[in-house]
Amino acid sequence: MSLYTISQASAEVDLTAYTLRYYEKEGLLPGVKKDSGGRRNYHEDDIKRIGFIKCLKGTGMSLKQIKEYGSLYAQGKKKFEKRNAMLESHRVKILLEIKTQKKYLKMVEAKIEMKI
Amino acid sequence: MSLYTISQASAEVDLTAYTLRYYEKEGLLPGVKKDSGGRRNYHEDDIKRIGFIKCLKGTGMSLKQIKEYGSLYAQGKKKFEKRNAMLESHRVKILLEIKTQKKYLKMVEAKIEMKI
DNA sequence: ACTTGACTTAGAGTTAGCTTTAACTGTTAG
DNA sequence: CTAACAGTTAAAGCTAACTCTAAGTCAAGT
Repeated sequence: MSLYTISQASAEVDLTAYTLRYYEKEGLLPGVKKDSGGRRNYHEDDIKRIGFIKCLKGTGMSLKQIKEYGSLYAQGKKKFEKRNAMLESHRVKILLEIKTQKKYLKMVEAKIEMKI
Repeated sequence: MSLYTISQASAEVDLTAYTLRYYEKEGLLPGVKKDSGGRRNYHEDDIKRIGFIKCLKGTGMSLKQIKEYGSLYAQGKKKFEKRNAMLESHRVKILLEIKTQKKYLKMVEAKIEMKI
């Protein structure tokens, strides 16, 4: 059934165990199951959720907004519109960011070419 | 001769006056001239330097590294190699970042397309 | 039985990068 | 002349996102 301890999950998603607990405490990752001893059991599904959290975070979404997105997600299709609008505007933000990065890349390359 | 007060410079480069003073205090922007009353006079050259600082910062270089780059720059051609090596490795970092952003963009687009 | 080591919690500490405050000075318009 | 305003400094405060500590629990190996 593919379960992960916190340290296995940590290795899998490349985040420290501290960070995984922190995300959970902050409400980004609700519903992580625990064993009889109170230890976290990450399911395949949780690993995927963390992967998407990393994607949103890596593109500059704040943890607060990621949490908001997650909560819309948890409310199912009745919040589909709102949730998708969020993703759509985030998509535009990423596109702009890529554009800016390309501009900056050119500036750095120009400076390298300047040779002085 | 085109001089800027701190508030004009602030408007020009889109950084607050607080931030401009902070950058100077941190050694990122040495040699800003002052008038008889001790007020900053930003020259065209300073504005350009700030533009490049924004480029480096916007591509994830830390203020500490930007300061280091600036100090190599100030030491002229004897530090040319080192300085250019820094830019070159930064260039690679930007390329990687753009690649990652594109990957994340696809993930977000896939989620949007999922329509659930 | 005992030690090791991974886990638990709440909460304190850290870092980067600003951002603001306090107290003050100098310039300008009426 | 004076009020308003834009600037000065040093230093404290803030926020996001971790990162670590302390004190304790629990399961597995020797």
